[in-house]
Amino acid sequence: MTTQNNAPKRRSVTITDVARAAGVSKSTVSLVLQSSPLIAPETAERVRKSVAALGYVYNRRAADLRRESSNMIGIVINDLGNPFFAEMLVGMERRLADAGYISLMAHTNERLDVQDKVLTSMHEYHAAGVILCPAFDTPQALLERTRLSGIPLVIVVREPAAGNYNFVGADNERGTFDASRHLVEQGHRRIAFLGRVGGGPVYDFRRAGYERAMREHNLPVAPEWFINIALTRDGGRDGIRQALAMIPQPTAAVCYNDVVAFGALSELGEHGLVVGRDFAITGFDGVAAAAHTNPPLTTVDVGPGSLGESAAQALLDRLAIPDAPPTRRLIEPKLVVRQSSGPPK
Amino acid sequence: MTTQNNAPKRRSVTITDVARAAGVSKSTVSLVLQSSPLIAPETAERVRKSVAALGYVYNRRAADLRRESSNMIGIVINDLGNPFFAEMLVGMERRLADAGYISLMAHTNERLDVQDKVLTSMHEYHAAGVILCPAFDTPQALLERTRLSGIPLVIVVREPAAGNYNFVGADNERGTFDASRHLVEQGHRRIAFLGRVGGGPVYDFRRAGYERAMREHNLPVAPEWFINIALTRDGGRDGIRQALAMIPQPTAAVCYNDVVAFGALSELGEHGLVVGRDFAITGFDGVAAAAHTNPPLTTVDVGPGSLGESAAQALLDRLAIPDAPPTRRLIEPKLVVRQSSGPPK
DNA sequence: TGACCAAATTGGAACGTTCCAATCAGAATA
DNA sequence: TATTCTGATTGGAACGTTCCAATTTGGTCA
Repeated sequence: MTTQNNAPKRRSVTITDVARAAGVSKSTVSLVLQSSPLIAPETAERVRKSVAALGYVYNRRAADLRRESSNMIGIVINDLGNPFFAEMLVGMERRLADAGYISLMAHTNERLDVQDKVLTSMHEYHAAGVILCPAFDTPQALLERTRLSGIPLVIVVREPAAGNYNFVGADNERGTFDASRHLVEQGHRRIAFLGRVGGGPVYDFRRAGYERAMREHNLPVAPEWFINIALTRDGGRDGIRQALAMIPQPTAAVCYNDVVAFGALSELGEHGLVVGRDFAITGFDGVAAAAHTNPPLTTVDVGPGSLGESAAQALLDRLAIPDAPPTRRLIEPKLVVRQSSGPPK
Repeated sequence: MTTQNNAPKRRSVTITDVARAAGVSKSTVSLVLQSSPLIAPETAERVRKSVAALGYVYNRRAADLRRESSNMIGIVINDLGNPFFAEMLVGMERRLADAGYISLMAHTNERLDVQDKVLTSMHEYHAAGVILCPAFDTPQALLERTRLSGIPLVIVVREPAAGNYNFVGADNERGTFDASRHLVEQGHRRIAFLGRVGGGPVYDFRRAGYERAMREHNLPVAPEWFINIALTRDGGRDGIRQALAMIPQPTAAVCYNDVVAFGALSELGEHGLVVGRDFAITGFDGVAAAAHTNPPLTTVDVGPGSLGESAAQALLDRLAIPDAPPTRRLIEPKLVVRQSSGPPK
């Protein structure tokens, strides 16, 4: 009895309706929609008029089903709470959108079961390709499965242990090497390293860079300087508390990433220490916020946005030439020195 | 002559292949896949074995085409560079994923042409619903078009001028009122307001809250205290520079959002001022980073993540009951006092 | 034995496109 | 006039599902 359901069971307007309205066949309409040169201009014009008049909207699902294609790209991100990944995502999306693709985005929050589910889902939707930033401890088998499924896969940031995948990441060893050397050159001798021990290859590389810098300057490294923390702002605070409790105190810390460094800056401030004067800090990633902390953060800039764009580009290249050999691209990071890394007192 | 193309033109495994392998009809397989109770357990088991053996993957495109449905939700975000929106996105994605939906995400970067394109795209893909955070100056006509297209639409954060949409946002007036009153109660008398003049209804509400707080305490407001800036970290720096140049100087600033406040904190630090002692700052949004700045930021917390979840929930509700009347939900923000808002010297 | 029933299974039309092969109209050629 | 050609258009079979209606099977009951 209510008025709201009087609407005629609205089946959506199809290509056939347009065809009828324009007095042509559906094949013709299809060709017009693809702006085929085969169709006479006047006919095309007439069809376009009908399209507008009827409010026709293209049904990409049906089209994609028929031709074996799609223009959706799956993007799987492990930690969007970290601005590094958010900025990277923006870069990816931008590049893909420019190329006419649309992004199916999923966030795993480092959970393997979620990651599994979303990859399946993207597979079910026949995504044209997938960019995956693997969650911690992603089993090789999963990558293998995705790779073998025939859908082009680019892995970013965290390089899988073995196997030949398209990979885009940063030169982590080099990055922390530069940062650590910079601190040493500033005069620091006792430098802590704040990271998540056992955080996979990325951790290993970043730690190795730090170790190499110390070694090359003949500086001893105390085992306690490797402080094991969560890779969050709170982790950074925690790490600083541990560092300040040591005797003798380190005078500087290389942080695993910018987010950790942010926590460190904040904690140091609460201890009444002026960062850059009383204690030195370096970050890693080069997120936008690093330039605007108090004080601004010295960091290893890998260009999160352009790294995302590179990953997207790698996938696009792969789509263009499906059986090209897998590529591996390592971004050269560059150290951006700001005020957080002054010499020791 | 190369070896790589010897692979037999791999048509993907379909429900029919599974049916043949299991010795049943494709209808049966379809029913098994939907775990229909109609099928005898032994049969179902046999079918499932074949599914596994052949490595069949469900083709959701085909399924969605047949039944008039989909489980993709479009999410359109205007500014992912701002952690507020990133955190909100995470909340949305989480809620939607829990409900079995997958997110088609797009980033407009405040560009109307992009927004137009992505909405069309989502329409073409027959997204089950759309959550839209409109770019600045989004024309009413666009919203109307989307709404009339029959696909459920929830608008977040920026409330459209008129019309009845499902909307989820925050009580902006109340938020800045609380923040401003807090500063006044701390003893501040000259308080600047840093925002983007003409930034639409959100700006108007936040400014109004500030003005009401001042009025209720019988404090005069100098027109120059409304400082017009970009809504970025750099904008925040810029605003502080302008404030510090004024005579007499304001002793505090209410910032339009957290990102602006971050820039402000940084700039004040570079001027050698200790925030919370020499100058007071409040933010708006309650992003995670606000708790870890130096010093930690007093801010109006709207809970970006849970706001995203609310928006997703509103859409899910709408999907459940398509012709429910449009709802409007205003989150009550709460002021989180930290160290950035101490009394004047 | 025949009729009836419930449970399990199945054939085939539909969903809205694309694209191949076929047709058609009219001009140009023989 | 009959033939060929070219450019424009079209019919209809696919794509891989779902789901309705119909069929089969085997048991129960009168």
